[in-house]
Amino acid sequence: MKIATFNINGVRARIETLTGWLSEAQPDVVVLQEIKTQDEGFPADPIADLGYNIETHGQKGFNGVAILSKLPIEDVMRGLPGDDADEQSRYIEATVVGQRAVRIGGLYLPNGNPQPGPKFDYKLAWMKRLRARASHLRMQEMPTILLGDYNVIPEPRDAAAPDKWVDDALFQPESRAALRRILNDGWTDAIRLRDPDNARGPFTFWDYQAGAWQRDNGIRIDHILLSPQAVDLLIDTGIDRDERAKDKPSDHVPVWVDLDA
DNA sequence: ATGGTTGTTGTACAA
Repeated sequence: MKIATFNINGVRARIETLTGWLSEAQPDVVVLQEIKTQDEGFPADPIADLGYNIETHGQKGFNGVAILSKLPIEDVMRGLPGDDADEQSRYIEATVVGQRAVRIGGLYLPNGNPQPGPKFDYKLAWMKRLRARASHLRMQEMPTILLGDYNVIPEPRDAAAPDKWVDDALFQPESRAALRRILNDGWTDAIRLRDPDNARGPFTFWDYQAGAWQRDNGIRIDHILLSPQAVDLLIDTGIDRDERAKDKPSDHVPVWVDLDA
């Protein structure tokens, strides 16, 4: 079961970017972030034509997440538990049934800039809620993966120029510690597992500005966290870096795992 | 060097 995350940066503006990648990469399951549309505006037809079931959790103008799956989708949950007043569409969770059932949480973690300030406070509060949800899921002892745009640079080597990020919410000690707490609870960073000793990179995001892609001035903020039961099923991981060089790219590229499930 | 780009919405904002 090939499961991917892709921050598409506007699914209506980039529907051909998305369908082109889906046709080429043939993922079984995809979680999307920043669809930037309400559910009724989601361009479902060209995606359904490629064989995908679709569940969306949209929002007007900003944010918005979705799950696409060639396999049946069950028990969909929209929104991250823990704050009934939170109206931002940043989390969708569902079970996908292949040879075995896998629980999948797709997330778009708050950016948090500028920091300090209310947006950074919201980011840290959201990460506390995510940790609680992750612990609940882990205790179910089912193969589970939590993947998406985490908006956290875990370590200096996850940025081409870490000194440029020291004042940014993505690289604050509090943001990094909150992610590390979740990992220390028993989750595995699937991409880092592949090359644990890499001195620099790999990256998943390159800004549109200042020739960041051409200079390979990237960061790694799109992550795939595996529960212990999912780690046992891991076959392969990848970053579809070439997507960033194509026409009308997102500023993020797809990141994926292949599970024996 | 406080630059540079993109999508959505509305002529600003979030990223």
